[in-house]
Amino acid sequence: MSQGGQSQSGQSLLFLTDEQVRKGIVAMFFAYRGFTADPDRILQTKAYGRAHHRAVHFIHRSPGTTVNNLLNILGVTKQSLNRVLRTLIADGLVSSTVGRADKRERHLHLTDVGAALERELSNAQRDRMRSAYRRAGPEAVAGFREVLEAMMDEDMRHYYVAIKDRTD
Amino acid sequence: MSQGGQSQSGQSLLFLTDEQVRKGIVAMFFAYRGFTADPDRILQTKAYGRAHHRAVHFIHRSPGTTVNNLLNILGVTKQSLNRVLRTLIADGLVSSTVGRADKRERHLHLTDVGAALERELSNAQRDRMRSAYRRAGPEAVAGFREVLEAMMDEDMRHYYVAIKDRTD
DNA sequence: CTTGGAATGTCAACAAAGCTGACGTATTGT
DNA sequence: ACAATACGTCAGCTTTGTTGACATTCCAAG
Repeated sequence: MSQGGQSQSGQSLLFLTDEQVRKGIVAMFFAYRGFTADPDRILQTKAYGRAHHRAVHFIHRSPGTTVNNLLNILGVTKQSLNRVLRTLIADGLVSSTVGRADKRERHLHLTDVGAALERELSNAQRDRMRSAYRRAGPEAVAGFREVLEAMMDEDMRHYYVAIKDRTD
Repeated sequence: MSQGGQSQSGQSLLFLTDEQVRKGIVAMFFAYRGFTADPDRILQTKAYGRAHHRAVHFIHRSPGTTVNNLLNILGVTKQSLNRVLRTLIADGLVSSTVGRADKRERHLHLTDVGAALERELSNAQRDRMRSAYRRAGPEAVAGFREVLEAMMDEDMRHYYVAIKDRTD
């Protein structure tokens, strides 16, 4: 919006070629594989899977979140989440405490052990992310985030925009 | 590299905050869900899955490719791919012909029916991609592709860069 | 020319993680 | 009192990944 809107239309026509968009699809596919590769390797050695990683990640991000809350964010059924949560609680990585205000709810927190795993996984994933960011430069990163945000479903975009602007 | 390298270092420190990188991770997770949502919906109505989509996509991209070739691109075991391929061949979406030079190889092509499905899936996925591109603008798209490329594993980056620069 | 190993692809059986459906229990709110 | 909500669980199915065993084909060393 800041620079040269006049050349925009011609450029838009060019850069929206089917083939160009197709290459974006392939890029997305390969990049996502890279994105999950490092945590997957770690998880494999501990009898956990990608589903456990996701749960641990979002419990870390929102300590005290409820099961229902997590369900909406992860976009899976409660049966599927429950299986994962059950093993995490049994193994002492996650604590589930009855809600103070509403006793039907369970509030989820990471234990020290759970936090340690979260850190190990996140470090691996962040390292790759950070090095990709460094390679591409700050401007590319801004564009990267804009396109990703535009690609999300409405609901997830709302959630994402809300966390995005927090400074923590 | 073209503009203002002097503010780069400060900016780099800022934009590489753990929290900033973390938000990129979340963005990647949600965006990939959106990315696959539309084709998944279509596939569900036809008793196919994401794996079929991937196979059909890359056979379309490289007609006559061998099973082994596809294996390396998709990054799965041959047994896993074979199951998908078997149903696609049985349903008449893909043709498998014995190699002329090397009879161990099977060369894969889409039939007309297969090409029709490929188009339907790709159109849905491209529509979302295209609208995300439009929302974000050409510069953002360039950055998007740079970061994705930097995030891939070495091997996939080589393959990607090779197809990326073709004009087709 | 034969023969043994490498490469390619197929079949079988199993595991992870998603899904639906049904049901039980505790708690909340009308 | 009673319907709705939040959570947990059992059973069973699907997709898609895995390993192991095996057949076919090719090639190169003997």
